[in-house]
Amino acid sequence: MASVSISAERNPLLLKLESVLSLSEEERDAILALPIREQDIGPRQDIVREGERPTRCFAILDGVVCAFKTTGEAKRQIIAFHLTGDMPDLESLHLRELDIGFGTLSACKLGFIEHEAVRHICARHPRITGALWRETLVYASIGREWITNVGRRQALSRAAHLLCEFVVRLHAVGLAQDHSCELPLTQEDLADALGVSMVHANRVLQALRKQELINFENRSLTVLDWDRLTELGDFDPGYLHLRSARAET
Amino acid sequence: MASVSISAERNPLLLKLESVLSLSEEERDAILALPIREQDIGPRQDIVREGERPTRCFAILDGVVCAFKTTGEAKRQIIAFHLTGDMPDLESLHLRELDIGFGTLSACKLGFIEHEAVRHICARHPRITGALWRETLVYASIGREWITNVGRRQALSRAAHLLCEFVVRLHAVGLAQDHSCELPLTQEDLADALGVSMVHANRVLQALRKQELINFENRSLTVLDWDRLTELGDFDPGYLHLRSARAET
DNA sequence: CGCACTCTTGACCGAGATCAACATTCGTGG
DNA sequence: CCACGAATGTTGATCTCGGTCAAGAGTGCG
Repeated sequence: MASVSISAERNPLLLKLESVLSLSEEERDAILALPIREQDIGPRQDIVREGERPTRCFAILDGVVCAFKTTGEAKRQIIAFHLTGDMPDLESLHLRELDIGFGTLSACKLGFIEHEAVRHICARHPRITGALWRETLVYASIGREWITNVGRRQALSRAAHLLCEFVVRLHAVGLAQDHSCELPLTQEDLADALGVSMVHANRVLQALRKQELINFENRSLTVLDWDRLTELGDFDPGYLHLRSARAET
Repeated sequence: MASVSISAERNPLLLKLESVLSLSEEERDAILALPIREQDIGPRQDIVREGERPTRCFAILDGVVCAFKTTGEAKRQIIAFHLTGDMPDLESLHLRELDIGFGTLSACKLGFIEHEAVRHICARHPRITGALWRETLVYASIGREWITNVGRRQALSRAAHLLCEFVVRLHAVGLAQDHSCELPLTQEDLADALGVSMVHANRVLQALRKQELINFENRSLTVLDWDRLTELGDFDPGYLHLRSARAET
């Protein structure tokens, strides 16, 4: 629970911003001076709940987080996954009340930053404002693809699509090599993300394994045939808006 | 196709921004001075296509627009509806390539604004930047609810939810009275928004009519029993982030 | 060692897709 | 103003994807 500013080279915020624009000396310094309260949280814990009104937002310094909603019939829908370097609840900066909840999937290291501090830096550095805004727009874009995935593809294809997204995004932050990565998801998480039942998620995964497209055991995913998986999943990474034009892994 | 700045009282941009914050004299003037190219477009026309790289964005001065994606199997998924006063493709300000297409549903009056002009105003007026950013965040929030709707509710409830959203949003911009409004959607549009087949959309609508929850003929919707419709649709307007705390019409 | 979580399998059922007609409305030009 | 063709809306029959229920098998953790 240390409240220290973290070292420059490993600051995920800095890395994220610099992947979009090249920062001036001042801008870099301003970000490094941000008061970040680090906190380690175990797996499967709530971070903020739907309906709360946070006065700070958080960056994922390490780990995997999910955003979710719960319907009146107590069904959970996972809306988004967030990886190391993401700032998932930036929206709380402008919207009083959170419309989604956030929880950890793996054990995480989070960095909490007061809204006040973010507003302060935005007021002084319009390009940083732009980069953060952009960040929220990318999340929105991913959400739109998610709607399409859930609304218009059937379960097998849908699962393939989601796995492709994972690999590309993890690769982009250096957490996937050779089409394989750690994926701290249970099949129930996957089901809630895909909008299918747990039983069916299980069967779909088996089908993907049987077709020798993937390997997925004890939280470790390996894509065996990237081309066929992307085709099955109707996957085009454009919506991720990654600088690396075509993240072909 | 006049390129004039429109009158103050009826400027939808101004109305939209002032619904979120109170503008200073300067800010007002800056917005009124924005060079807007007005254009009338017929119903069911493309505005911008997925994959394009626009150098301007547009505001809806009048009419209804939808955002959509098309899957590899040529199925259309409608991602969002946008109403008078909205600026649907603000994202193009920060993301090179559009990940969605926009098309009109009704005949529309659009106002095109060069990115350059928006950037200029944002650089000078951080509060306007904030309001525009907020705007995009609200669209993202609506998108998240949409994921939940498509992923976790069954068709009847899903349709009820969508109709509730329409009424509340139209009411918020003064285009719905007494739970009734013009809705320039075909059943096919509805189906593509709900992620169901056209045939099923038709049946679901009939069910809603049979239960005397709504009336929906020749593009005109009347909600007959708001309470039961919201309950069936599991609808809570929080995600719309409207200033009017609980838009109970 | 035992309990809890996760994964797997089978049987059955139901929401919604698909296909194929047909009805209705609307817009357009003659 | 009418007539025609193209969108739209409606209906029924059939099929299938995915849900639900229920039981059991691993697996891991205290």
